Amino acid sequence: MKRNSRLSLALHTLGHMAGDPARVRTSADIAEHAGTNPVVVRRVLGKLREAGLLTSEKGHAGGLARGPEKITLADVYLALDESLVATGEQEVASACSVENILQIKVESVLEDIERSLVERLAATTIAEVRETGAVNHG
Amino acid sequence: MKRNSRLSLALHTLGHMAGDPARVRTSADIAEHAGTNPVVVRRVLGKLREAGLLTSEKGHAGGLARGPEKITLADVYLALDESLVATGEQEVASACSVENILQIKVESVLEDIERSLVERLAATTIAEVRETGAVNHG
DNA sequence: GATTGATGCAACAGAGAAAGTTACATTAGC
DNA sequence: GCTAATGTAACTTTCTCTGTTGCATCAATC
Repeated sequence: MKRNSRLSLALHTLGHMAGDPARVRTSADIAEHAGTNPVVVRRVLGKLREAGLLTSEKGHAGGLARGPEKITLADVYLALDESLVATGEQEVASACSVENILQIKVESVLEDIERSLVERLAATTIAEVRETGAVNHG
Repeated sequence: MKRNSRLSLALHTLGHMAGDPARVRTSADIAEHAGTNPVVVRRVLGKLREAGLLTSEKGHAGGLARGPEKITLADVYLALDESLVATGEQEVASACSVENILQIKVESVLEDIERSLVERLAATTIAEVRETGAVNHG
C-alpha cells in the first residue's frame, strides 16, 4: 500500500459491503482481499463508524448505516479526516507583513480548492462507484 | 514544513516573483522568508524550471517565464508531479475477478476526481493568488 | 453459562517519503 | 581571477503511516 491508501481502502471496503450486504464480512476477509492487514482495515472502519457511516458491532461484523446511494465520497473523505490540498496551517512564520499577507492568501486559495474538491467528492456516491462504467482496462 | 509543503512553497515563491519581478531574489532569500532551506527552494524551483515556468540561470536568480496571469495553479501542480487523489496503481492484487473490477473502478473514480481537481486548479492563476481578497484574518 | 471468534484499542517496530543538511562543480557579474 | 549564486548529488534526520502483536470486550453458538 502506498499513498492515499486509506481513501482507496475505504472505498474498496464500502464497495464490498454495498455489493453484498447480507454476506457477513470480517475485517480479516476484507484485509485479505485488499492485500493488507486486518487491523489496518479496522482502523479505517473505525473512522467510518465514528462518522456514522457504518454500524459495526463488537461481537461481529456490521454494515452500512444507510444505502450506498446515500453515502458520498465526501462523507468518506471527511470521515477519514483527509485534507489533501489545504495544509491547515495558519501560523505566522515571518515578521514581514507583506510576507504574512501572501502566506495567508496562499492558504486561502488552497482552502478554496479543498472545498471544491469536497464538493466534487459529494457528487459521487458509493453506489456509483460500483456502477461506473469507465473501466479502461486492456 | 509539513504536508503539501511543495505546492504551498511553490505558490509562495511564485507569488513573490510575480509581486516584484525586478528585484533579484536568491534562493536563500526565499528560503528565509518561507522558513525553510535554500536547497529545498531550489529543488522546487528546479521542477518549475523543468516545466518551463521559470527561467532561472546558474549564475544569478531568474524569473517567471511568462506573466503571472498566464500561469495557473494546474501548471504548478503538474510541474511538481503531484497526484493528491489518484494513486496511480493499476496492479492486480487479487485473484478474484470481482475484486479486480471493483479495484479498477475505484481507481477510475479517483482518477476522475483527480482530473476535476486539475481543472479547478487551472481556473486560478498566480496573479489571482496575489489579488484574492478572501483574507479571513482576525 | 462456557466456549469460540471477531471486534476495538493500545503499544511498538518497520518502511517509506520528504525535509534538512553538507559538499562541490559550474557559471554570471564584478 | 574573485565572489556569489545556482544546480545537483549524496547523506542524515524526521515524520507519517503501515504492519504487527497483544489483550480486554462482546456477540453467537452450544
